[in-house]
Amino acid sequence: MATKNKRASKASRNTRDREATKTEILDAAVEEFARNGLANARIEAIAANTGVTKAMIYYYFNNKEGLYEAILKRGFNAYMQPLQELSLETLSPTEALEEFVRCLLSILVRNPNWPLIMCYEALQNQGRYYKRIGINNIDAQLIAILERGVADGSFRPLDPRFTANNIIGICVFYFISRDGMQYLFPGKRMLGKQMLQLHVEQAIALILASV
Amino acid sequence: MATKNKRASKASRNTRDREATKTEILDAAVEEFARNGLANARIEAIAANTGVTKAMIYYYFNNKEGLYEAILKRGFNAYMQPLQELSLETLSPTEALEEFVRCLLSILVRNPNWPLIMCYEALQNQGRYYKRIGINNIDAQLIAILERGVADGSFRPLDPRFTANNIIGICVFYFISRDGMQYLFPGKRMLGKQMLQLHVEQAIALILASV
DNA sequence: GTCTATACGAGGATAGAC
DNA sequence: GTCTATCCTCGTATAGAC
Repeated sequence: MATKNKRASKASRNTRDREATKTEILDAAVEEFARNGLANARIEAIAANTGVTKAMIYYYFNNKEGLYEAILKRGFNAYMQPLQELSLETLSPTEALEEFVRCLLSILVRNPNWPLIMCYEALQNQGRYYKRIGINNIDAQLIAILERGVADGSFRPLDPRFTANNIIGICVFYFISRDGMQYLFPGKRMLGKQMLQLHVEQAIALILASV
Repeated sequence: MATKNKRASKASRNTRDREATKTEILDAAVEEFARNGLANARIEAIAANTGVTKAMIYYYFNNKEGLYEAILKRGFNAYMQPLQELSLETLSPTEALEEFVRCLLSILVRNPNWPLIMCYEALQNQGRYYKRIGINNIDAQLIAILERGVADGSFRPLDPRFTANNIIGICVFYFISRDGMQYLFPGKRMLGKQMLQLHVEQAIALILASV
């Protein structure tokens, strides 16, 4: 069965170009790094989930670290761009906060592996690889909204930096704890459309009430 | 220097008993498992941080998994007991919530490695070892408080299970993201008394406002 | 009980044929 | 560019002396 998939994948891949092969590797790598983190991810496992051999992965990405940096870079560019394209200055702090959180959550819902990779990155690598890419901007955006809201009195006198971190934690923690939460929702798929929709609603309601 | 510490530790250990040696190993193991998780923790690193040899660790705990289960068990018993000893039934939902969260946070502040171990456990092992111990009770306690508050109208019509998870996420996420947050607080020690005190205040204020 | 030395497997990385 | 075979390092676990 695994062999069959491998062959099928390989056959179709041969008709495609170099970039398609790299994309195929990156997609499988995201899964593997999300499950195991940089230190424990297995190149062989990634190869097994594509039609590509282990040697090919080294050919394209040099080493495990190179592959890891490639998925971080692609993830950051593709996934986080929507946040930076928001124009929040014209909105009230409350509206801006809702808009920002809604956008962040919709990114996470479409890329549920991203929080796991970010979490592993924080724990195993202390955000080493992260900083080379510049994820910091995201906190800065949220902090700015909170500062504006405190200044004009629409939010309570909260600390913007701690609160920004808490808000991101709320959005992200559902994905990290999904396996542990499973026993609270027997028979439900935690990454199914219904549960994700509930998480988004509940998180936004909690965040807007909290400020 | 490392050798000196090792010798000093060893010398003093020899005067103590078997249980003291096991405790010394467990303390070092907590550090190592918090940094690296079960899969990536190194028995040799644990040995290096005690006066105990690698072989001794195997002698006392059989294998890496045995050592891991021992720290989970000890951590759960010693650290989580205060939560179960709370008598919250006589308090109003709001008071009970504050009491519960304050107790949880004071446990985390005294054991800042615990959230990291819990997080690794969720990511790497999908909470496999967890469940053998019975950590589930903690969520159940919090969910009960939230249900009571919704029923008597002191809380908004929130979903108790999602909200319980979000609340725990707020308490825990600070510890997970501490290295990433460092750049927001240059010169501060994220696990210092001052910063931890701020986290506790900010988290409680946010949680109480949010329900 | 405690140490040293080592067997053994896993996995990252490369050499070299095609 | 792609594959197979292999090298080498590292880390778990144990054997066996004391």
